[in-house]
Amino acid sequence: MEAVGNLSRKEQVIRKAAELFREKGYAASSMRDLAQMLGIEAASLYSHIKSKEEILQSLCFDMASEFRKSLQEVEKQGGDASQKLRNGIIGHIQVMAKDLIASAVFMNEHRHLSQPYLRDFLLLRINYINRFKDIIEEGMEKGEFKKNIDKKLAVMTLFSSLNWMPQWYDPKSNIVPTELGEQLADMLVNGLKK
Amino acid sequence: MEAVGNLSRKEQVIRKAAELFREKGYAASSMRDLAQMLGIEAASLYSHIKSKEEILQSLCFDMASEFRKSLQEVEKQGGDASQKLRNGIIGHIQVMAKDLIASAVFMNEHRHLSQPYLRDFLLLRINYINRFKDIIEEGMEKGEFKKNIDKKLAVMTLFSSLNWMPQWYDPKSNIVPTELGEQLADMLVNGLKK
DNA sequence: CCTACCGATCGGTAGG
DNA sequence: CCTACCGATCGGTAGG
Repeated sequence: MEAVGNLSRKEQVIRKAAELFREKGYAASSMRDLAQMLGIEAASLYSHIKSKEEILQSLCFDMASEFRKSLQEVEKQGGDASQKLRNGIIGHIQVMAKDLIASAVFMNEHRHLSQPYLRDFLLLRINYINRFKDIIEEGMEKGEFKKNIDKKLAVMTLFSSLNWMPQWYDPKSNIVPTELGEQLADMLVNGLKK
Repeated sequence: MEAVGNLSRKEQVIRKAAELFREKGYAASSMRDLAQMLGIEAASLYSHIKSKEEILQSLCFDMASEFRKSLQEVEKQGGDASQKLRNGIIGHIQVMAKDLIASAVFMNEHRHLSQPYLRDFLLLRINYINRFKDIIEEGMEKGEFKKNIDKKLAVMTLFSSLNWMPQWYDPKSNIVPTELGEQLADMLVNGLKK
């Protein structure tokens, strides 16, 4: 239980697992693969974690918690709908940018959670999405946003764009996460057209 | 090799497999699961298909071919960049709407293709994406689109929005695929803002 | 399309 | 953290 320089052994295991899960997918990742990446035997993993799924649970729920905190901050700040939406987008992108690997796993592998974790996870997600939906609805009602766009389509388009980011964003590129969030917000709110 | 009323037995196997792969993911889907869905023994599957992966190959490359045909049509029709982008989006959505299940598998499971299929698949995809990128670049150069949005971000946002559609679109809803494509095009080109 | 079966690999445990 | 191992399940084949 000693905390080493940077990461506890358990955290190291989870981090390596995230890399593996992102690369091969959860189901296709074996504990023997993971052990090899860490230079130990597969059986030794179980002195740090209880099961393969426990790792996935950590990754998914830790990310969910970060997203929740970010949105709460945005709601507290207030502003009009465009402003809140923009802040929400930037916050979401910043949370992902802090851990692109875990974000990708969160996005693509959460369905391999077993019950009741899966249900809890989906409840957190629907709550998060609905709070963005509320912002969009507010904007439509107050005349900031168009009313002729289907709300579900608008919010799903938003989240597709956000959540796919970990798949293509290169942190070594010259576009920094905040700037990325701002451009994304600009594109979704104002569109490509001049 | 007899073609029955609607689908050959092989096509039935592939269709059921698509449902299974979408639900559980390719790696977590067993041939025994698939056999059970069809009411036969696992070993019997192999009189219709050569391997589990052959099914994935069919699904992925058949979809890729449909997307290619659609885009070719759009390029032939011409028009300015907004028009072409709009047509491309509507075409892409229509192709997906014709088979939402295969589209979801295409999107999420292609990474489980082995070489050289994976490489070929990725080449097709990058070609397709680049042709959309060309349209966006044309629009920027001719002053139709903003120049201050990163091109890669623009095209990736576009494809995220398009490709996530099979995950949330309900074909029984009162919004029809063409309308969906048009609204999506409107949102991405003109933005949410009034 | 079935029975019978194979070698490989899986997540995980016992006991140190 | 290791050795030794377990029962379950995997994709697939042989032979009919």
